[in-house]
Amino acid sequence: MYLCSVATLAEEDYIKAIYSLSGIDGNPISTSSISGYLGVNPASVSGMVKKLSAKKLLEYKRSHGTSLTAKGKKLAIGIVRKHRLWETFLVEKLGFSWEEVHDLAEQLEHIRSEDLINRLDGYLGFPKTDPHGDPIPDKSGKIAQTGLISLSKLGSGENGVVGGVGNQDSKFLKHLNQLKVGIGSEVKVLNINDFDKSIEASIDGKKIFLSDKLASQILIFKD
Amino acid sequence: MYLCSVATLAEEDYIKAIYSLSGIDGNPISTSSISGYLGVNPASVSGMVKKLSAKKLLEYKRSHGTSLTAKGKKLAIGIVRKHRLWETFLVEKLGFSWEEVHDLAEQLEHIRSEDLINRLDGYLGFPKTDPHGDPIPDKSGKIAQTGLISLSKLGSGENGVVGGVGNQDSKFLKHLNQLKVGIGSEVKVLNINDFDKSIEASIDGKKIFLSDKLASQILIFKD
DNA sequence: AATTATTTTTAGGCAAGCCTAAAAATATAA
DNA sequence: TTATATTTTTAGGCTTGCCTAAAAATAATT
Repeated sequence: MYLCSVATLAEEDYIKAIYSLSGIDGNPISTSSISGYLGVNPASVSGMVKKLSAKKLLEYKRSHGTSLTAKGKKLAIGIVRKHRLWETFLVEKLGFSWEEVHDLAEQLEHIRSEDLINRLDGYLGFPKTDPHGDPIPDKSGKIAQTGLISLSKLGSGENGVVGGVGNQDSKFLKHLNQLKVGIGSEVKVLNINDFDKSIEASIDGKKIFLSDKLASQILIFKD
Repeated sequence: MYLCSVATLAEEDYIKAIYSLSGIDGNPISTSSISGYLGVNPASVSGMVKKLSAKKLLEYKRSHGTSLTAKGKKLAIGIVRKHRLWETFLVEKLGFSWEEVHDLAEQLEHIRSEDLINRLDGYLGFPKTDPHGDPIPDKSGKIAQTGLISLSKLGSGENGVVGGVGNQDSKFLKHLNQLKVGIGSEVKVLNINDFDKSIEASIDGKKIFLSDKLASQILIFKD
């Protein structure tokens, strides 16, 4: 209905899912993993992959998997850009907290207008990262490296500053809020438990315990 | 997928269309007029009306027409509120001009979140009207009267200030831009042509001619 | 009242996206 | 290699929302 419909809503969700699952290097993705990620039936994925393949947004080889074409990747990056800019808007301008914005941005990312998103980018001051520390692709699709590493990669005695999270789950983010861990928090690893890799750390001077699972999703700039 | 889906996108478009066509008093609307307004086949309207009627969003009596229930009207006003707040945002914050925003707002109005729209309202300073001079319903659904009347209702020698437009068509709005007619312009009717009701007027001191059709869509505060 | 015109509904189809169930292909294990 | 398990595809259905064509109802004319 609006402008040229490059891709339907459902198509965009598939493209984004494949992009997320592929990682930076663009590994081929299995039908079942897409199915699991999107919570749809594998049969539905088969059909959609065929359709998107015909549109040249991805390539599919049986028993090898699906990977995005340059065109598909460009579309995916555009969606990620929109998502992260909207998240930034919601937090910076409308005062939402970081655990509230993901689902809203999921809706807003489908708004079709290059012009709108570029203006929003400018309005926000061309931010480099979103509220979760994820990099925001620029207008041309370039993504700056953040230099973030997982807190669980730090050794005992090492320290850094929290710069992002590896997960958008609102339960996880609320938990971080409770622990008073946020972007900018100073972390020092005091001790690593050999048995379960759980970490004893000081966050902004306060001592806390973190499971390995939790620590792995906290991203930091190493000092 | 998100919150309870009170109405689908298509349903919302129907509700909004019926609301627009009904006017303030909520006149019953014929199937064919909805069909014409939305550019869909009358048969499609029949089906949708039946569906919305089952949802208690509207009432339908054959050969009498369709009118919104209180529930339907509330939904419609909510959509109008969202549309006008987004238009205001696009113009005030992102620097769009008034003829560019209608189609974008048509997309944004379907974003589902009460919280978001109330925060946006606050962020914009609880505006009373949108960039076209249309009143923005408040959180509770109340719509302030603007006191605007059509320029074509003015008599010769009378004057006022432009406060809005009765039409969102971008060709119409661009034409007004060319004539340097905008909200706040001071108008004085100099002469009304008896034959075709066209108007000779001065806008901010400059003399221009307006067809009746054009003048009828320019809304003013009468001095 | 009867004819004509208009409006509205019914009937039957189509495309998108999802589903389940069953078949086929591939991978793993014995 | 054969048997078992997993993954993937095909086949057939469902819902939403649109379409066209034809039938039916209502309104307007003569």
